[in-house]
Amino acid sequence: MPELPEVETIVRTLKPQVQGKEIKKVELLLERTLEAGKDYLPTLQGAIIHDVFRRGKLLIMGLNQPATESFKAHEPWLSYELLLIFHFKMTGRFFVHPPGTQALKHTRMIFDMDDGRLFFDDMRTFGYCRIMKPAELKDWPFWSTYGPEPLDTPALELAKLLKEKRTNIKATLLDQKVIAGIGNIYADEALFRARIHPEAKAHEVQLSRLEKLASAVQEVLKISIQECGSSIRDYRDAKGDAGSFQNNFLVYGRKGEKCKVCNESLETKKIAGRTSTFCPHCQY
DNA sequence: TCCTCCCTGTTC
DNA sequence: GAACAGGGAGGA
Repeated sequence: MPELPEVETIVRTLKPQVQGKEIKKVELLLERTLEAGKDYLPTLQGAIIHDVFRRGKLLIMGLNQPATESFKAHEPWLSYELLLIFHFKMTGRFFVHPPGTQALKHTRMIFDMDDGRLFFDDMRTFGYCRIMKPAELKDWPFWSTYGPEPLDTPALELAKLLKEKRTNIKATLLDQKVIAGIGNIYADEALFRARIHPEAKAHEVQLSRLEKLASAVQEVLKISIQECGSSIRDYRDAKGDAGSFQNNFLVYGRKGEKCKVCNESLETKKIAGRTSTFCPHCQY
């Protein structure tokens, strides 16, 4: 569930709790949670968590002092000796517990620091951790094909990327290779705000309408970050707090309820393998 | 390019 | 006791 605004919120709430801390010990409670870099596991001991970043839906910890400052602005993670990369998928979360706290039912990894234990919990076990050197990132297909950051890219540029695809617009928004960080919630909310039907073919939609859609994407992401993300069921930040953007939903999870614009009933349909909620009257 | 599967807890 | 939630890999 954590999409871009939720991961951004996790980064912001986790960073003050781990920055500058030394990793004393790592416990891997579920083998498959560590998707890559098992050989590096022993080298984590004694490493310093220097900084925490986000790229798309990924959270990245930069370990040990930067070797050089030259990359800092654009891709700050490139300057660290080693990286801890996490994908939360649906139910991944972080929480720092007091020393001595026992693993919980869904705890998959524990990072012991001097004054606390960082738990990576994940009920549905789709989330993962990778330990990587920056030089290895280019060989990881998911990373090397990741689309641009929607909040760092002009709306017109995003619109042009959407315009290139022949699939329906919902699938295009969910495709991380086109734009990074958008999931089911923000795709539906942005499509409604731009009044575009989720099944419209991306390349058939006028560029001006796609630009409006890109602006709507940026707007919902920005506002959601301000609201600390959306909490539907499982999402919590690294302090255990829920977000509040769910109060701003115009369509997501509102099947059968009335459209706030035209008063017609909202409908759902499975599109691109996801439940899509939309207004059949306002969106075309 | 689209569909199925992975997984577990909650809701119908 | 089935349907549902859903990001992304992999197969049809």
